[in-house]
Amino acid sequence: MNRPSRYKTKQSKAILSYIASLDAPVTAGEIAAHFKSAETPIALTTVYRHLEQLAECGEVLRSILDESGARYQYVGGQSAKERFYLKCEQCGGLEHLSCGEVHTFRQHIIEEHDFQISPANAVLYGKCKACVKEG
Amino acid sequence: MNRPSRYKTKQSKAILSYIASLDAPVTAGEIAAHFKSAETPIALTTVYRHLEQLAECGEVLRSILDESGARYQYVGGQSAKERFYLKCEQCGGLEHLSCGEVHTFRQHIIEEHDFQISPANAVLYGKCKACVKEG
DNA sequence: CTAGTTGCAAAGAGTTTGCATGGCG
DNA sequence: CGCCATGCAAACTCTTTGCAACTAG
Repeated sequence: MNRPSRYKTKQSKAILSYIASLDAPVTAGEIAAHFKSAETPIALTTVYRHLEQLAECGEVLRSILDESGARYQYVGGQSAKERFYLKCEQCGGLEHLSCGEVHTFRQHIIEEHDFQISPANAVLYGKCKACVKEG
Repeated sequence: MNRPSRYKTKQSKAILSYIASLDAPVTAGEIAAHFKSAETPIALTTVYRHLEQLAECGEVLRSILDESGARYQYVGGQSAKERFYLKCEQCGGLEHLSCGEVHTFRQHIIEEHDFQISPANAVLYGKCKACVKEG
């Protein structure tokens, strides 16, 4: 395998801290683009290799939210819970749902459906408050 | 535009009735493969064009469930509600959730978060009952 | 005959892999 | 010096589009 090992290199750290600085999931391409004009440009291939590594060791979560491809977000070590999002199909906005009802619903699935939920994203699609108002 | 119109041709009907006969979402490639050795093979391009059409007029629902690409499922005209699934990452099984808690959760999102939910799939990933038992 | 559908081939986007270079210990 | 991360280019998959042939009304 030709995969970089964890945390060691400049690129690895740069990628991880960049993802950690954001609150929305990013694509590999966006990461590469971000470093394109930086002091240390990173090839797209390299970004993919580090993301694979970081996803494997639980630092980042990989998920497919739409057709733009895989997206990655920082979850640190504690990737214990799944994340619930509302994605607006009009403005593209992603709203993180973290109220009590999510917990209730989650418990129901675990207890009544005997389903062991993974740390992953669940997404509900629709139109957000702001876009509904606009018409 | 070079898109087929609704329902008219053999291919269109064949594709629609094939999707309707299944209870799990399929990819365009799987549809083309299914008709490959049939009396009327259908080119992949044509499958895509019909799916686009059928999705637009609400006969089928298009969704991205994983990295295998877009999947299509029959929803007839009444695509009023979103569909909630539990997807087992081990056996690949897709369980449809249709209990009261889904409704409660759905109402909560509509009323408390002012989010207008689209007819689309929402998926929770994890391990199903059977796979948990196996270990 | 005309309009619209089909299919091949080529173009794109996202992702992965082979291989040679180059940096760091 | 040796190992392994890096990056280029090529391969691959899924999807879309251009174009010419063909089908049905």
